[in-house]
Amino acid sequence: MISKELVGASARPILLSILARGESYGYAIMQRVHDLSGGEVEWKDGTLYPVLHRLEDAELITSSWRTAGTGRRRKYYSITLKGQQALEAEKRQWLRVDAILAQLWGLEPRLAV
Amino acid sequence: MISKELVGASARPILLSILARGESYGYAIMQRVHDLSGGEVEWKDGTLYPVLHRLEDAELITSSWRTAGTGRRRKYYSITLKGQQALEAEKRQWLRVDAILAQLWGLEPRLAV
DNA sequence: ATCCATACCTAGAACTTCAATGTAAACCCC
DNA sequence: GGGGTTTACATTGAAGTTCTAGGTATGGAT
Repeated sequence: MISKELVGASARPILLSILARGESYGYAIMQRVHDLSGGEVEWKDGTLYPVLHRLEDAELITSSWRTAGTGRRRKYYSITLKGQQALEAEKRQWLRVDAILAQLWGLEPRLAV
Repeated sequence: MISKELVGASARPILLSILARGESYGYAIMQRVHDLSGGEVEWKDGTLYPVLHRLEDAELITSSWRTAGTGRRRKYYSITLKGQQALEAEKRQWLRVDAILAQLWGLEPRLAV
């Protein structure tokens, strides 16, 4: 179980990072996160979709409805140039905070401070 | 500048970690965070104090008013046993999410998944 | 006296997650 | 062809959170 604060902080960088590797759609993204976390992180769809919509409003991602070979309609999302830049900023912020915790916890730093 | 989501996710573990190393008070904690981040992270006092109050309500920390040698009144906070346990949980959660991002970003994992 | 740093606190606005619920279609078993 | 599960997206209301903006007060330096 991951606290909602941590979910909130990680949702944007995770989503942007997944989409930076190639377009995907909501349901598949949920499964991807589940797999990446070894089954420990479970996003609710009621959480994910609003985040996707906000990212789209902010023009960090774009979407297009398409019908898959299975016959199902899916809304595919892709990252924009602006989104790639936002991802770099998110990454810097995460590493910055991570460096603080690494110091406090005596872990190897990933970022020179 | 750190996003408010990331501030929200990191405030509890950072505060608990600082207090796990010894008691402190609000103003000093703000400076400590500032220093730990190399001046990049700047918590507002209006953000910090409510977090401290919530941690105290949850009995993760305790407080006591004392007057310092300077003559100023300060509210010193200490971590409780319950707070130390909560810190371990926070740490696990952070490392879990960090492991997801590490995979996506091709960084060295700190946690075996 | 005046200003700056120290030191704590709170209220309202804006935003966010989560639980619950809704809609709809494809797949699978019998 | 009936029924249940999975796939797939979406919204609403409750509860909780940060931030902005303000407030109170003291010590030290000029």
